[in-house]
Amino acid sequence: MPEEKTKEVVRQKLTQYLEAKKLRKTPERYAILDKIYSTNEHFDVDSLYDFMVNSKYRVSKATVYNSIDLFVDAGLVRKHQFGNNPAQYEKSYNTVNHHHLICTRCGKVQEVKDQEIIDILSNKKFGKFTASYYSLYVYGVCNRCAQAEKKKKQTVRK
Amino acid sequence: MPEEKTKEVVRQKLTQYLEAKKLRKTPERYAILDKIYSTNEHFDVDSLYDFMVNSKYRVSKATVYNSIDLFVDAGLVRKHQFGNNPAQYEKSYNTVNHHHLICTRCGKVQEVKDQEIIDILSNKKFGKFTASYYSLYVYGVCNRCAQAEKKKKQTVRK
DNA sequence: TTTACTGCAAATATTTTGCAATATC
DNA sequence: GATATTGCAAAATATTTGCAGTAAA
Repeated sequence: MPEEKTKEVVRQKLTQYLEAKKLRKTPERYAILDKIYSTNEHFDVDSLYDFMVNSKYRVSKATVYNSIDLFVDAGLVRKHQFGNNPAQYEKSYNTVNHHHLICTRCGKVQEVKDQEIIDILSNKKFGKFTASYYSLYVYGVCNRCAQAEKKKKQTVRK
Repeated sequence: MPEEKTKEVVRQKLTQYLEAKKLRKTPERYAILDKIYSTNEHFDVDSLYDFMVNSKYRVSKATVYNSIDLFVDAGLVRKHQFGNNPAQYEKSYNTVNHHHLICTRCGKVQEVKDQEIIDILSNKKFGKFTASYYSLYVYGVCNRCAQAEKKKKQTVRK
């Protein structure tokens, strides 16, 4: 789906959500959602705020926090806390299901897709708990850090 | 494995880790590790700190933070950030592998065990990334909250 | 017209850091 | 004796809150 089409759909989804919850359709909320759907990366509140300001759209940080919470509740954005603050977010509508590899040395987060895991998880039932989505974090050491460590050990050996 | 035996083993593991990294074997580190392995619950830094103080073992909060980081790196403790601060921790040695169901309404965290998921994940390879452990968070609505919501809707209908 | 929402600033909460004193190696 | 670690306090970071003004319904 092209980006513009996706944005249109999520705008509609936001409208539905706001009406269902009897909340107001403020321009800030639509502007922030639009910015979120203009990127494919993970982001935190601060960088989203900067992005808004640089795009000549002034909002307060409080409103960014408030809106993001709303989007998470509406299922349009996912929140992640990969062990280090600040919280990271990503758009979730029409986004390929994926998992996260988190390097415990350098903190780098890498996305991976694994159909087998996705299939298993999406068919899983957990008793009376109604699952809406999954976050799988795989912690370990990325290739770059593993190489660096190896090199270091060799140096020590000398 | 009885609790005392487990504590003994993790003490040894900590010793190995500290020696390998050429760090010091301070009484604080062993005392904190011991307290962590005296509970089966998730905990945060504050409650662990209180637990230490109430047990007449005075440590500073900075030392608690410092030590926990060490334990996480040593693989003796797992860190979780379930969407709300503060970070939650749990002991990891000799602990049954499990996943977390997190209610997005009330924030309650429930543990579940699913052998199929465990098997799949522990055999999975992610390219050159060396995985050490997994965190699977299932977000959704717990039974209690689902019931409460149902009831509310019925009331509104009247 | 009502009141939810915004922006701003202050408050709170969490974690990190600097530094002098102490204890491990 | 050298220096990693501790405790304490202050600083940095992240998020929430109170309130007056604004704007959506």
